[in-house]
Amino acid sequence: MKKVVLKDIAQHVGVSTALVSYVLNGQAEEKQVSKENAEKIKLAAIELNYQPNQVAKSLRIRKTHTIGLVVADINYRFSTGITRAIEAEAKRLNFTVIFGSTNENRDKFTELTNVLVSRQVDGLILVPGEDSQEQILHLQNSGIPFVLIDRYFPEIDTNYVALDNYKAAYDAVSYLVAAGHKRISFINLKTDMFHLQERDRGYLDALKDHHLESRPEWLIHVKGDDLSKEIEPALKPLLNSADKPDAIFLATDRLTIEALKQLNALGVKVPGDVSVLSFDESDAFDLFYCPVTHGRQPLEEMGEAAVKTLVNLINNQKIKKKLTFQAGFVPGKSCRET
Amino acid sequence: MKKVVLKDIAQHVGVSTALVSYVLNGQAEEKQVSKENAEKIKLAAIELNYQPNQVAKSLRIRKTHTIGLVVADINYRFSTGITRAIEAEAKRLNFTVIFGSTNENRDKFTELTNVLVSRQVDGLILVPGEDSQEQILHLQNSGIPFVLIDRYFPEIDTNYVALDNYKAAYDAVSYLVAAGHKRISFINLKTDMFHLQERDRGYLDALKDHHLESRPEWLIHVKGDDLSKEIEPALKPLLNSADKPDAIFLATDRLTIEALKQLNALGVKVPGDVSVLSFDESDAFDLFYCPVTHGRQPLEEMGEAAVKTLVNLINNQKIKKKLTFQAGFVPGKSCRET
DNA sequence: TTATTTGCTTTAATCGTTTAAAGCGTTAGA
DNA sequence: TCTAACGCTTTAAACGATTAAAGCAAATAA
Repeated sequence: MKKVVLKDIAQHVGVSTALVSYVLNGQAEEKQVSKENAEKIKLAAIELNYQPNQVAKSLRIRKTHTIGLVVADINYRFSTGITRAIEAEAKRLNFTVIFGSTNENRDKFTELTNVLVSRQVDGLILVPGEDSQEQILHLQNSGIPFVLIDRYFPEIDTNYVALDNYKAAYDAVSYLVAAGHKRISFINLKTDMFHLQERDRGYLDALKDHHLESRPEWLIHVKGDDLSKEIEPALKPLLNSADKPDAIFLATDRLTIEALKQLNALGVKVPGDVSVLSFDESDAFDLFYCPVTHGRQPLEEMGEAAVKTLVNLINNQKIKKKLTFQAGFVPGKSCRET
Repeated sequence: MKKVVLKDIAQHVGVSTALVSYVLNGQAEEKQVSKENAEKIKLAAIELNYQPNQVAKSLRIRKTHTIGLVVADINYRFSTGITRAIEAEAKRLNFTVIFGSTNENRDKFTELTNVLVSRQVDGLILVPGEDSQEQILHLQNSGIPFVLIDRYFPEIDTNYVALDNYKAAYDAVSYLVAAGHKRISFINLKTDMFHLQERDRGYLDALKDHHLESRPEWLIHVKGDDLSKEIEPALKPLLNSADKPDAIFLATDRLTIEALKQLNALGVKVPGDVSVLSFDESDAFDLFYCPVTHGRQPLEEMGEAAVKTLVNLINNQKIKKKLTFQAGFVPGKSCRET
């Protein structure tokens, strides 16, 4: 009933705790423990079902073998995907993950990172939200290893793993252009965050390079606090105008889902009346009457890279890595074909 | 750069660590610390940005304020939903959650629970898989508080939080009957797990009570290892038979999604050719050409109840709770109306 | 014989907290 | 004057592991 500790094994066998520790940590050879004792100790550990107290161990060796993960919102597909990938890679490297979600709230971000630090995580993987630069600088100052993922601040010199958002948006628009579209709208979130601004930039540059008209009313920004309410007022005027766009490009999976619902409600046919292209993917796209063409972030690779980078940092302190990944492309049937 | 510890504050102020500990733990009054010192200590803690080492604290007080959560598969909608709910309630009660996914694998279940125990979690919330009775008994024996969620073993006397699966299935079938359906098929997973067998039982009892025909070939069990491959051979013969069912009831959200894809591929119209009713919900249902009628598990309430029960157990040791929740019902358009 | 090495084991400090128990100067009561 | 109480503070032993360093026989070398 009571927990078995090192001392119990030592007493059971009749040796000191040091010997037990050596044997159970695989240092039997190195520390020249007699075969006889080593054997007895191993047997006793099994017999008593000894589970080492990691808390005590962590305190002593000053390593918890734990990674703190802070995501922006566990509801995002990105978050679950990246969490899975990070968990998997962490397990491979023998790390445990503690995670939390900030719901895009700056104070929660600060609080969560502080909690994780006080729990002595060996390092952090962070999806920082708007206005979290200060806390990032503070972490940097404190010397704890961390890597940003998905989002970063170009003005702060940190390790990060991110997508080439500019190119992904640029390529997506180019795809629509190649399919013959001339009036392309882009719906994005209204935000200061660099990674989403890069999508704007990619969209605009692609239009320019292809010598297409770029109208301010075609580049739409919604706040995103309550998408299901915000998408209608954004979409309706767009579709009611005389020369309405012939393609809509959406910056996130959630934007796309809400837009599709709205298009359904308005009786607009995809891709007959308008082509739809999504930046991110969603499980729901498959059940839409025409599978939605979309970009895909290499979540597995990004998660793996983040963990590997972090573990290197933890062991090393030295390296500096800024990794950029390219988005994939999943053709569906939601875009008019040439 | 180096971490600030209690001793640093003590030295900075010129008192012993005991005083610092008392003050920072809000025992200043109780331990009659002079106001002057209390003030100085608080200030120093802020000035030096002291973050207590939870690992050391945990070791000393023998409490980590951490809950271990083991889910069956983080890909399930149930898992993400319940994880969110548990996280939220845990945070409210000042607990941290460490979680892991077993991918329905018994050995991983054993390993994960052992890892969590050795990390000294104060208690466990578990979604046990098939054949995990032995480990459950073992945990029970070891005295660590735990509560099962979603699934449980009627033959083992444990705390649990679960859905009334029998009634939910019974009611769903009754709904179809009320809509005039006479040939109702049920597709479930092939499993020994009690909660899914209860759904079978609910289906069969409802048919009997409504004096409807119950054919063995209408109660289908698929293994579920690779649904996208298994659903076609299950569905095709069903739909090709002369007197095919007029309604299909599916036991999980993933079964429903695969079935819908398959129905699309076969050109079967919902609800024109066949009604579709899902036990669980999915975000994807909204994008299907007709929103899918489905049951809904009260994940928030269940998660909250699980955490509350567990925390009571942790503080108390005594209570025994078997909580059963009723499923909700979300009408869509995928069932023929009367 | 004495010194050194070998082979194995124990001792005890340490990680950063918490917390009984003891310490100690001052004041109050007998 | 002596004792007791009060108000405040420090001491030091835990929690359960790790790990230098020291200890100690027996074997070997000088």
